[in-house]
Amino acid sequence: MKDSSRPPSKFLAAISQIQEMIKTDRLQCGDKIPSERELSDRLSIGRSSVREALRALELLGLIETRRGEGTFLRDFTDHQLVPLIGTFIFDGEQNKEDVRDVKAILELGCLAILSRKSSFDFNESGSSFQQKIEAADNRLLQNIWMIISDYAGSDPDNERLQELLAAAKQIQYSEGQ
Amino acid sequence: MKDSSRPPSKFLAAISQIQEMIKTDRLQCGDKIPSERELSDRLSIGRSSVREALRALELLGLIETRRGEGTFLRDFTDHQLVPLIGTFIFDGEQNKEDVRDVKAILELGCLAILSRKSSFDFNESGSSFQQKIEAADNRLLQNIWMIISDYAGSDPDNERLQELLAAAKQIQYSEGQ
DNA sequence: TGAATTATGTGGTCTGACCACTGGTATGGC
DNA sequence: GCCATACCAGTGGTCAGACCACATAATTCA
Repeated sequence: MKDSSRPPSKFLAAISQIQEMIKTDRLQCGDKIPSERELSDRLSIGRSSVREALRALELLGLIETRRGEGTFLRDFTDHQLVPLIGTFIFDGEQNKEDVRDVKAILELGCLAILSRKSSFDFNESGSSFQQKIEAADNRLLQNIWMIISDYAGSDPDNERLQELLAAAKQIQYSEGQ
Repeated sequence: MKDSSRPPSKFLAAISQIQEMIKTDRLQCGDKIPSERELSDRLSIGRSSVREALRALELLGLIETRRGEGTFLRDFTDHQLVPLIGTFIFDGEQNKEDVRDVKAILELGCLAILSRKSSFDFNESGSSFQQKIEAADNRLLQNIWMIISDYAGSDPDNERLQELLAAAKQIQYSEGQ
């Protein structure tokens, strides 16, 4: 008879409690979070487990640690996890193709959003997609696009985007079926 | 005079060395990686640091640990990091809007890809987007979409998608500028 | 006053010690 | 020979304590 409800690992518990604490205390980006030793006390969890949690969050780019100073909340914009996940996931075979497609998809979506926003003049807003993405004013989109871009390499003439745009215009789709 | 070339933290060193080891030994998904104590020995790094690295990788869903058995490489398909990043990033205010938009963007892109693939009949391939995404045959797209979907909630009539699709058809864009 | 020193707090790391769990091995009865 | 039991070694999970390296604030002293 195995007790299926084994308590979650302290490591995971620490993570969620830290999140909780951040919410409760309304901590903002740049704010300092309690020291490892204090967290260890307040959560009644060994410092090692607290550290495991913090290191994981750090790798995700959610926090930043500065020796001698403390641990701080961080803006997600600095996407830490990319090079890591990249080597594990993106690398290899024809995944590059997938990455390029997804990048084009995001860019197509970006254009669509801008087009929806009002009569947006594509030829005025600067040529770089970086600027277009920012103009779309969607942080999540921006983050994902930046991450993907790091791995997609360049697509000089936005060939793939043009291709997708053309394809999109052909779509006959109504959810009414 | 600060020594700018301070050695990277053992924690990060451990991660990259573990990655290295995985490549060198050509380990596949499901394979067992050396025990924490053995890693500690082979890398000449304390077990605590090794654990910090492993826990971080675990949180990313790259490895899986089973007490009493060992640590195993894992398929990325199980997207672990979602609930985590979610509460940190997605949550809150009007971000929900952003999430919904990105979801629609991915779906629009999915349709475009299917449309490009050949004359794809949208009304035949099953009604769920899950199936459409799979048909698009792009793992990365699939992963991101699943992640996003967890947070986007449902959009019964694909209202937003329709909206974006309409907007996309209005786009006048040529990279020639 | 102002520079040097000290004290304190923080993250970074290692070690050793347990515990809980798994899987194989040995033991012993049948 | 077979099977159930007990045992043991290996592994992850956790903790506590001890240092070190570093940054900052407080203190001291010229």
